[in-house]
Amino acid sequence: MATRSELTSALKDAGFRLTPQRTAICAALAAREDHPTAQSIHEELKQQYESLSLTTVYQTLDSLVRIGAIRSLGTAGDDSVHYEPNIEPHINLACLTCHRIRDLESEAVRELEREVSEATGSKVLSGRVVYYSDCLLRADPNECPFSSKVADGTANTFGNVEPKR
Amino acid sequence: MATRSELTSALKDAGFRLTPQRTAICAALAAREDHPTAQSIHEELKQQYESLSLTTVYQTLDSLVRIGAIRSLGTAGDDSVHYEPNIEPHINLACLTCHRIRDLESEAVRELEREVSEATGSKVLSGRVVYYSDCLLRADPNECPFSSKVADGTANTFGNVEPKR
DNA sequence: ATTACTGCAAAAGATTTGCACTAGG
DNA sequence: CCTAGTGCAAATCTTTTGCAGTAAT
Repeated sequence: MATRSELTSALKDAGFRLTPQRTAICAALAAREDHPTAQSIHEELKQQYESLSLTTVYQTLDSLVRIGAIRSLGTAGDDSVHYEPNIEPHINLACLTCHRIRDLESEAVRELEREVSEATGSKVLSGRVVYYSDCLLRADPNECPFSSKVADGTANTFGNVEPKR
Repeated sequence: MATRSELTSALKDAGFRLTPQRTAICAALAAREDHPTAQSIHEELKQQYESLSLTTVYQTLDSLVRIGAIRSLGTAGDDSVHYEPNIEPHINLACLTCHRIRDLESEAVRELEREVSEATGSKVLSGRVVYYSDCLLRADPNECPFSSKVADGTANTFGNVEPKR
């Protein structure tokens, strides 16, 4: 998991200026355990930095993705892009109902990145490995897809959460 | 690669009605070698089926994704979702400049899907394995990222294409 | 006959852009 | 200083929705 200073250093090393806004965004990314969207980072930070604009959040996230410091996972059934502060190779499992993403450790992903490096002739900078569920086909849209697969009483993979939409 | 009838059968089996529009969309998906967006399918088909609406294309693609007949890869640096008619496990390499996606064979991806099945307790229905390039950092936005990595005269991975944006 | 499907127009939302102001190096 | 960065408002664009007409089974 990236630390706040790893993220800010990455920006600085890439030639970006270090502003309080960027530092705050990096700190928020490093602190969060989930896979935030631009909106959710903005909502979280504007409590302390009420002048922080959504535009700046978008720009900073984009810069971080472009330098390979974080990854863009695409949407999780909602319409917003989720970002991944954890650039250690792993699998993401997305629930199309509750729009949350869970990390899954995987040795095979490391092998994948080796294959990509070899095929492209350069180090892997960024990518997304996301598997998503078929919950949209289920009768009850409020039902979490991963929990619904567990016929017996086994715990829900994600816990109980409300779908956003 | 899915055939037209595999796609239409999948829809029928899932309880969807077979309409000329859906059949056409399935045919277009099966025929294409690239990773189309809803817009590009619509543009292609409206030449023959001028009444075909973009709404129907979106709906049909969504249905196909939900039944696991095709996959949604997310964006490739543009803002539209690309779809994947080829559900054989493989890696996708996306160029953030020209917005095209290339397939890369990989045995490791099969292993990935086994891991996901095991972790979720069910068969993998859909997912995206996409690596994208760092072309956005390059000086010339018209330069294709994959070609730019080839210092000698080796052929461009994608051929020469214009960025969309 | 039923009920899902289609297409249109409008809406919804996320992300981007233009621009004047501000501040990092 | 000088140029990059910020924030606001407006614009853009993709995707979704409401609804009345149409067609699949």
